[in-house]
Amino acid sequence: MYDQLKGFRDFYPGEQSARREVTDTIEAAAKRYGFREVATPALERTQMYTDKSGEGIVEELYSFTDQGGRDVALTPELTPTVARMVVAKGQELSKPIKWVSTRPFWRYEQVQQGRFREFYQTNIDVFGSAEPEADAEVLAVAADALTSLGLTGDDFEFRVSHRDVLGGLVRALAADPDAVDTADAIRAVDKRAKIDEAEYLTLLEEAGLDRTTAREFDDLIVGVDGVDDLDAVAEAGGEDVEAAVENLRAVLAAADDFGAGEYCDVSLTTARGLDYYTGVVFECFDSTGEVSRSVFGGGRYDDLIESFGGQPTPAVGVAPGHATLKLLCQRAGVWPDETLETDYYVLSVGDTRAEAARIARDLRALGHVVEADLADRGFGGQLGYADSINAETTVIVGEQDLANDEVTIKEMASGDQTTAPVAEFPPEAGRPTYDDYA
RNA sequence: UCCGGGUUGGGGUAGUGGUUAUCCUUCAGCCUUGUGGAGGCUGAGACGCGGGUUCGAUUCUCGCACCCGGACCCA
Repeated sequence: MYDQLKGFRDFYPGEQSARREVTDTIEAAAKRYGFREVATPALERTQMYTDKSGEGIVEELYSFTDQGGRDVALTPELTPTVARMVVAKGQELSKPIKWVSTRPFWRYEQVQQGRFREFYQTNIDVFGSAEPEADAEVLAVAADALTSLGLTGDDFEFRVSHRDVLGGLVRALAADPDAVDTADAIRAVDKRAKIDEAEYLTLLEEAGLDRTTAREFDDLIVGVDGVDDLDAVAEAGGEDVEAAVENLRAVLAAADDFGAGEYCDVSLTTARGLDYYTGVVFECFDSTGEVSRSVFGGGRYDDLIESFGGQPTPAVGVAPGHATLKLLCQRAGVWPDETLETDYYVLSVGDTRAEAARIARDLRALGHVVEADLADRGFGGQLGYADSINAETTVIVGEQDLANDEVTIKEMASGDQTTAPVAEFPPEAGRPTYDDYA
C-alpha cells in the first residue's frame, strides 16, 4: 500500500456522481448565460505567478524545472491563464468574452476543512466590459448556480463591496492622502473580522491613518447596512468615492433586475485579500454561519489584462470552490444523494446469453443504464448483485421464460414480477417497468 | 511552519509487554442453474512506516507518513 499525498483526494463512484451532478449544475447555469467552456493546461511557467505575486509565491506552488530546463508550476488558479489567453488572441475575440471552466488547481498549503492541495473550482469570467451589467451578470450566474443546486436565500448571501469606495474613503479621510497605503488599508479591512479591534486599528495606522481617522473610517464602513446608507459614505469621501458609490449602486440595481438582488447585501467590511481586484468585490457566505470562512469570492480586476501586455481590458469574475460549496450544500441538506442507481439488470440464466445481450443492448439504445452478469453468477447471486447496484428493474431472461416466448419483469423494490412477450421487449421507446405489464 | 486529536482486516471496533488478536459489518463461495434485501455453513481480510528500549513491542518511546480539527496563509 502506498500512502496518499496529503491534500490529494480520491473520489469513489458514489461521491463522484454527486460531484458530477453539482459540477454539471453550475456549468449549466453559466452556459444558460452564454458562457463558453474553455480548457487550459495544468502547467504554466512559474514566472507568470512570480511576476504577479513576487518570489514568495513559489513556496505556495508545486513548481519544478522540467527536462528542458523550464521553470514550471502546476496552476494554482485560473485567472492568469485566462488573462494570458485573452492577451494571446489580441483583437480577435469579440467582446464581451464570457468563459467558464471547471478544473483542479494545486497549491502547496496547509490542509484544513474545505481546503486541500488539489482542489476544484469553476471559474466564470467576463472580459471586455466595464459596465455594471457585467458585474451584475456574474453575481446573477453565481446566484443562479446556487439556487439550481437547491440552495435558497436562507442558505447563503453575497456580501458586496467596492475597493474604490474603501480606498477612496481612506484617502479622503487621511490628513495626508499621499502618505496612505490604500492596499494595506484594504488588507486591514479584509482581516477585520479575524483580529481584535486594537490590532485592526494598528494595521490602519500602519497604512497611514491616525487613530481618530481610523475609527472614523471604521464607523463609516460599519454603518453601511444597506444601499441607502451609502449616502453618508459618498458625502464623507471625495469625487472618487462618489463615483465608486455610484458604480456600486449601479451594480446592485442591475443585480436586482437580473434576479440576484435578494441574495446581495452591501457590506463594506468585505474587501478580499487579493491585490489585483479593482472595483466591485464580493464574497459568498453561509447564512447560518456554520461554514466559518467565505464559501467563495469574486470581483473586478480591470488592470490585469493590461499588466499581461494586452489592450486595456476590464474584467470581472467569480470562482466557486467545490470543497466549500459541498460544505454549504451539506449543511443546507441539498448535497446530491451519493447512492448509485441502475435502471435495469438483465439476469441471464441457462443458455440465454444471446437473447439477454440483445435485450440489454436495446435497453441501452433507449438511453438507460443497464448491467448484466459478468461474473458467471447463479440466479440468486445475480439478484444479490442487482440489489447492490440499486437496480430498479430486473429483466429475467431464463430458459423457462424463453420457452414461453416471454421475459420476466421484476420490480426490485417490491419484488413484484410479471411477464412480457420477448418479441416486444423492450418497446420502441420509453422506460418499461413492471407497471407497464402488470 | 506551528498547535491539538487520531491511525488495529474494505468499513466500524475490542484488547494485550508473551499461545491462534475480539466482535459487528463487508466481500467471495456454498446450502440454492429459477428468485435478492431472512437464516446457516465455509473462506478472505488488520495492529500505518521506520528506529529505540526489551529475552520478546500491535502495546512503552522517538521520528516520519497520512487523516480530522485549528493557527498562519489564502492568488
